[in-house]
Amino acid sequence: MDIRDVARRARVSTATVSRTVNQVATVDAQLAKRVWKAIAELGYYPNRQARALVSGRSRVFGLIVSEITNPFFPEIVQTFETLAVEQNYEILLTSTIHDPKRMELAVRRMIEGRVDGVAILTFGMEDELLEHLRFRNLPLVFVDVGPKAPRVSNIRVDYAHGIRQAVQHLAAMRHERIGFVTGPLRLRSAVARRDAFEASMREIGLQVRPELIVEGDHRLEGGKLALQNLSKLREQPTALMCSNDMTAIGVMRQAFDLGISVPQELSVIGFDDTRLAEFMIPPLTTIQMSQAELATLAFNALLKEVKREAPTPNGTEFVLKTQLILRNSTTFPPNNNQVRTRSTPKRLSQLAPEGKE
Amino acid sequence: MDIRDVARRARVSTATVSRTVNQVATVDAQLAKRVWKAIAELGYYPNRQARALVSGRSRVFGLIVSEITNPFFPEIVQTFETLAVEQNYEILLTSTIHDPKRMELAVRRMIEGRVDGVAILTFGMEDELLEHLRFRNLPLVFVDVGPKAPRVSNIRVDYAHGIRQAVQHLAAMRHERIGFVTGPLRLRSAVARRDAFEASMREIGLQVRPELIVEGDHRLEGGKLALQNLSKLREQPTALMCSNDMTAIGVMRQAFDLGISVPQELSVIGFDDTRLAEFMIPPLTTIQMSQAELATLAFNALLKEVKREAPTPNGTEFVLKTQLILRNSTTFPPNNNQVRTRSTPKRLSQLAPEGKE
DNA sequence: ACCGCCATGGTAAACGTTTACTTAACTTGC
DNA sequence: GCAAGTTAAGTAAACGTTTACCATGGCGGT
Repeated sequence: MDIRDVARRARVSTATVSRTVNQVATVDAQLAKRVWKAIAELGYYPNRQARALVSGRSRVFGLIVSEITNPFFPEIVQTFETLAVEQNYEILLTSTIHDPKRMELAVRRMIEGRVDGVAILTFGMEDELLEHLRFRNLPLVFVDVGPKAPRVSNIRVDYAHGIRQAVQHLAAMRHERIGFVTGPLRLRSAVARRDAFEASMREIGLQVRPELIVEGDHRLEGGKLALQNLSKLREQPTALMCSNDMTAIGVMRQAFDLGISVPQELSVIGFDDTRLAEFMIPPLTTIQMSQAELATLAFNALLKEVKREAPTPNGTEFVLKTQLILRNSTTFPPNNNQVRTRSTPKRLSQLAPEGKE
Repeated sequence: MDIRDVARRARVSTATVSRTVNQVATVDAQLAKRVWKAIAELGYYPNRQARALVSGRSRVFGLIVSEITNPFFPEIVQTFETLAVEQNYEILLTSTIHDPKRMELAVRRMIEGRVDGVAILTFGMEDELLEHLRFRNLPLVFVDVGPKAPRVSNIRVDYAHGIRQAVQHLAAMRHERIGFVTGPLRLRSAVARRDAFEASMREIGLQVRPELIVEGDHRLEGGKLALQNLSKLREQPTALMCSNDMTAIGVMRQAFDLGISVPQELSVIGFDDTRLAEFMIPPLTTIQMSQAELATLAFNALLKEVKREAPTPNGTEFVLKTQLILRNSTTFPPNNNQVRTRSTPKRLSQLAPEGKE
């Protein structure tokens, strides 16, 4: 059942059916009605592939994220999808899990799918592979690291602002031993966040202590491990900032295991303001980076670039602000700011009966 | 740059290029080499739409989930994607957010995209719309509620098992006032879980108290609200089972706000065994339903059905087991099992300096 | 030496649309 | 009343592949 069946039944040409469906040019109201009737009766749905083939636009945007499993991204996907559907676009989603192999595959998939543009939200894991995309002169959106080039937009995240707020917040409470759990440092965004942290510390006149800066992986495990290592230090931090919320959650969990109470003994600050942050115990103070806004920026940049025929020569820059959201995972440092040394781990409180049943 | 350019450059016909690329039939090693060389030199990537159009298979599977924002689903998407890519399939993902409008759109998108099959992981939100898909004789996978029909597979989840384990676990600790926060009751899976709970209670000889069964929404907010309402009761539950992990997290958060300590004053059990469960404070005891297994079951069912020409007459049934995972959010009821009445809310412990900076 | 078969590779039709071009029928201005 | 312009609808080519069918040549069996 294709457009010709519809044409036959409505006693018009396929061109007319096409024009009716696409609401392009004026087609006589009478005819249009006949066409729509035929469409309804036959249950006709246009074939996207055929459309794409002949029109040269697939109406698909690629969306490459680094890890769909990180709650930061589903939110983005959700709003990206909403926007896309409104404009009759589809999404070719790919989650690279920080794996170069998958990144390579992703690029290939995008090209074979002849997407009309791609948003690369991997926060700095891009590499030469992406030259394949550039080479195709596709509209592209990067975050943090895009080159100034025709048809590529770049969303610069203003990490400094939120991070400075956070450091000031901690400093105002007289924290001095402030640690930082970074993301994976091959990600440029992770480096950028750490650098912003160090800069803020110096700016305020606090000493940055290298031993209090440890690398995480933007996952729960990384946060857990980080505090595990940190807790072996003789002089422990009184506050810990994290490169994302997952890390912070991992940290809090490890604190729980070690019997370190948050925030009384250790203040924790996250990054992202994931939906979950508010629901942690205690509710997580974190630096907001709006997922909805990021997705909207990315989508609109793509859409705009697709529509214009003369490519913007030097690309476009957007900036996404960040902002501290105060909740309850921070407070004054313990013991009137005296150094806390390692405490003996508290045992887990629970002692349920053994066995599965 | 298309297949003809490659053919020209390799001095062969397009048919030969096609055959080389698809590794179908035997093509002379010499020629094949020339072809691959030409492909590499030109940077040729086959056009998926053209392929789909002529071959009649799009190599795309639809994946409809109810809410990508619920951590249960990203995990599924991830493994579904991995499997798909391995088989050179793409995914057409859609998150319906429990919205009939979006469901309708989703179905239309699937049809226009001429997907080769679709997995509907909305856990019982299906309605007549899906008849449009059935009508197209597509391979389909449902969970819980699929009809016995040609080309449709059905994944039946054995809720009873895990839920019975949980109830027994609670009963073994002498809990009696056990509550349940359901999912949205228009979802058949939510009803199924509640029913399984009630059945287990009776089976064990515990009284099911209607006032302790409240409807949630499978979201954080629902859990929070549920406990908020429950806490107004004169006689409160000593244990609360939840229809999914998000709900449980919401419950724990509200417990925190009310100064009810988990598990000492209230035992909580979740459902799904989301990655997050282990990282909650306290670590959440929950009923596992393997996301990876579910995704694998769904994908393979689709793939198998696509490959066979004679449709399985009555569809196929799979069953997915559930299982209690013990962690630390449950313990013995307080006060030696005496009824606890409403306690006065504890204040939040945190008192950070006001102001953003 | 000839026939038939197999292996290999080419030719061209087909997939379901969009759209440039053409045609037909009106309208308008003189 | 007619040329020119405008509008609506139809005709057919094109998009980039796959694949059914056909052609060619080499080889083995008799």
